[in-house]
Amino acid sequence: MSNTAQGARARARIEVTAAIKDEARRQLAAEGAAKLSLRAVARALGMVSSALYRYFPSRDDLLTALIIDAYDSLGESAETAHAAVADADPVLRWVTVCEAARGWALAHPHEYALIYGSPVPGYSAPDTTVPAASRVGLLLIAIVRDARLRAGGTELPPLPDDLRAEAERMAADFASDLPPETVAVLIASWSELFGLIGFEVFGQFHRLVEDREPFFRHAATRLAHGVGLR
Amino acid sequence: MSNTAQGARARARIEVTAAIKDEARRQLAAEGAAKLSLRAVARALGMVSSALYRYFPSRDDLLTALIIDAYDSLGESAETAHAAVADADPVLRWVTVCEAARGWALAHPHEYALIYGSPVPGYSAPDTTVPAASRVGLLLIAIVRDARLRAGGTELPPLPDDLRAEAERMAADFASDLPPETVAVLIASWSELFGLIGFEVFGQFHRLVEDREPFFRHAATRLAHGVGLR
DNA sequence: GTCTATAACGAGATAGAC
DNA sequence: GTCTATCTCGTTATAGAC
Repeated sequence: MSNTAQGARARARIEVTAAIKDEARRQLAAEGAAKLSLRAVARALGMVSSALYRYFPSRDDLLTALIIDAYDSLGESAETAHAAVADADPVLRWVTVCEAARGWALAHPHEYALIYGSPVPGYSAPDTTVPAASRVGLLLIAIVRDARLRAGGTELPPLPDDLRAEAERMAADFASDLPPETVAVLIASWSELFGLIGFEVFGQFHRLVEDREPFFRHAATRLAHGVGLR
Repeated sequence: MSNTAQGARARARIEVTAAIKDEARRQLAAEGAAKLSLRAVARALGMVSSALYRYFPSRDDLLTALIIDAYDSLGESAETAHAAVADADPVLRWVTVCEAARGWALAHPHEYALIYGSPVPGYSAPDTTVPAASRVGLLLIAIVRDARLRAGGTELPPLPDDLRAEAERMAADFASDLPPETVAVLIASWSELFGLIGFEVFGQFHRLVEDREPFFRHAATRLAHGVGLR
């Protein structure tokens, strides 16, 4: 086998894999993740369903690939936006990442629903999704760490007794150079950020919040202050 | 027709309606809202699908009934929990409502997914869901209003210019006796609360936060402080 | 080795005739 | 209201093309 022949095969495989995922994403938008069907994807591509198994060993593996792609797409949006303001003050960096996440979610509501919405019945995400899923969180951690190194930031109030041990464990696991007070608030703020985004994407702000961009920026800024950024 | 006969018929109708909703909730848990099917519900109840249309004119109407029930169940949990601490300090009242919402969501994850998770493809909730959906939010507003009347609480920092008009509109619409600064933060905190709850219910805290009750209480307390409660 | 197609399984949904 | 014929689905075994 020559290198070019192998290259052609590999390229074809990548193309077909991408076409399958594109069509699957189309169906995700139309019917939801629960109704994603290998057969329908194959039909739309003019393939036979059994041929898909060369690319994805099962329907769940296709779902997993879509989930990882979505997390990576979100993560890349956030990282790219952050890179453009990497030298700015930490509050701006934090808010920029939050706004990038919001912008991605509004632009890709169905993929957002796939990763942060209701679990798909009968599907359980494998551990291989963890690195992609962690990207936004790691970015937020890095911003807070940076701000502390540059001696900016404020000290957070002490933790309640019943949270201290757990917060120390979380700090040891994810950011051993940050105080447990900060890590506990960081994780809470991370989930609160996706509360704000989810409510907007899923329509809970309908007729409630109209001018959403300044509303979100204000909330994201408050989250930044909450983790000690100034 | 005698009154007793009419009463019996009305009672039977209520019973069958409840049985349909119970079975539909069972299917919600097993297959998700997207796959909820009137036929399957009818089959499980030993009825014929056409008979269901006497109780719910369409699948969407059954879904709407389940959504309103879920919001009401959550709202009642929160209101009951709050009533037990109605005379306590506002922070405890706020945290109690938050913990009641979390407890309800953990006890009814599929109904939680129905109201705060991914939208059901092809379904749009009618305005009749609004009163039930508002109950928790109205409770949180009432706690903040009460605290301000009793002269407790702190003043919030002024709003950014680009949010002032929208915040004044929101205040006029939902809580004209509260300052716009407070209303904007209240709505954000309400959505952040369901970010915390959703991440736990939907598994995003898996292997990340282990001892979740003190973690949640701490986060809810911080939200209370954020809206000015002390 | 790599891929696609045919055919089939068992399970479940569905539409229409009766 | 019931029954049946015909669809869907995920998945696998197998055979053959490149």
